[in-house]
Amino acid sequence: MRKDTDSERALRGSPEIWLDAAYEALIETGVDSVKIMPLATTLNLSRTSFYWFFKNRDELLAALLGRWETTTTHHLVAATTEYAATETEAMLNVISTFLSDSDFDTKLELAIRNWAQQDPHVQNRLLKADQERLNALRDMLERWGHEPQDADVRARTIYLVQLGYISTQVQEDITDRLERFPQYVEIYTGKRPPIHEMERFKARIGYTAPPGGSTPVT
Amino acid sequence: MRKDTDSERALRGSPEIWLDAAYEALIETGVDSVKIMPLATTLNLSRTSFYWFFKNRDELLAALLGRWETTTTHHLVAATTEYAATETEAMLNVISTFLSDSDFDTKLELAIRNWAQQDPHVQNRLLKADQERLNALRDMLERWGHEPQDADVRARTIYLVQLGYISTQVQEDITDRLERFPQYVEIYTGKRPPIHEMERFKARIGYTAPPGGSTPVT
DNA sequence: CTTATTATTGACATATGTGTACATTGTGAA
DNA sequence: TTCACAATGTACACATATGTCAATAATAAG
Repeated sequence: MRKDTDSERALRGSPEIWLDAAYEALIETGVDSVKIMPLATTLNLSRTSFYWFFKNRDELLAALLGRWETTTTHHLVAATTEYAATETEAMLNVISTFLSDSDFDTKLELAIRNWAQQDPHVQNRLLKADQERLNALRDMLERWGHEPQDADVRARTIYLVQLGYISTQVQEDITDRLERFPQYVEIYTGKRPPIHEMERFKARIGYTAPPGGSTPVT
Repeated sequence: MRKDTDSERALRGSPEIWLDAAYEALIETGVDSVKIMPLATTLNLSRTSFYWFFKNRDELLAALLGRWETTTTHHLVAATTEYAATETEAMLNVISTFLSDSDFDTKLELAIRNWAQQDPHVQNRLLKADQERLNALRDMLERWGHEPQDADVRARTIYLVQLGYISTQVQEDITDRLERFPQYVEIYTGKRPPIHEMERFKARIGYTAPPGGSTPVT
């Protein structure tokens, strides 16, 4: 009964447990609240136990930065090169990435942007991420026939609207947001998505008005 | 010569001097760096001297919040009701407010948004500011003939793009940005601003390509 | 059972922050 | 010059954070 190694274990400490707690603190109240002492309290562990898993606080913060880089930029860039039959569908692919917490962790993104404010090193990595994401969006629009300057401005609009949305932290009802998407797509691309594309989009983001089996947005 | 009571004063400390230092700390590295001890060091004053002007740290933070509210929302709302002959000109009025540091303190805005992240009271006041600004923009667009839902989406686009821009903290060359504005206006309003409106806009934001007398952006 | 490894803990040293009490300095007015 | 008050500074009490070290506990393997 005590044989199964991991599932029942609950051995007290591990790097993951500390990292997860740090992540929670980061997205809730910012870097400055990622402190060993409070984390130890919430984890019900001795503060000094932390130093068995991490060299020091900086190492913990570096791990948080790493987690961010693997959960935002990469997925977005991938979405811009995903298959799409039309430009409006391509745009809906991008939007659904922004909507999916597993593809794009907006809370973490916001916390990192705040953090960058007070740490030049983070600022630097963020700048590179911004450029990479903007380039991916601009390239996509150019592939759909937009002139370079037009593609550039539209890419910025898409990206900055998303950053603005993240920054307001609004928790709108998904139904309300859904109603606005066709218009957003039209503003971004100049074209309105046909109904069947919107239907596919709704299915993808797991939107089910009547009862249905799909998993809701996590 | 020493008679005039206030103007010559300039004794070392004053509420203003502490508030200014706090403001600098806030926009540079966030609320958590607004600490009496470091401020005293940079001001070359004794730490405890602070308590002669302010009851405690909280009172200082409250003063910072006050400064923010008087330097962002009000000017923006005013810009949306400013005189304009055309819709595109009205939009350029709004854009120039966003561009002017004296009308809209973007650094302070960003710092406050960060702060809100870790303080529910600030969060609350920010939420109200967001709504007030969005309403003002939406009303303006409706006055220029946009349907309610269209006006709503366009207002959000304008506002969120600006928040996104603030959040990226890009310091673009003003010339580069200027080239994009007509397209932004077109995306926001559906109409492209005529050349003479752009000229007036350039003059207003103090842009002078060749030598000229206007004051540059502060 | 013994031993090595993995993990936890308390004691200590040190740094930085807040806020209070009280003594001291500088200045204009009586 | 003396007095009152505005402003500053010193000393203290207290709280919270980081990080090191050596003692210990728990677990797995031999």
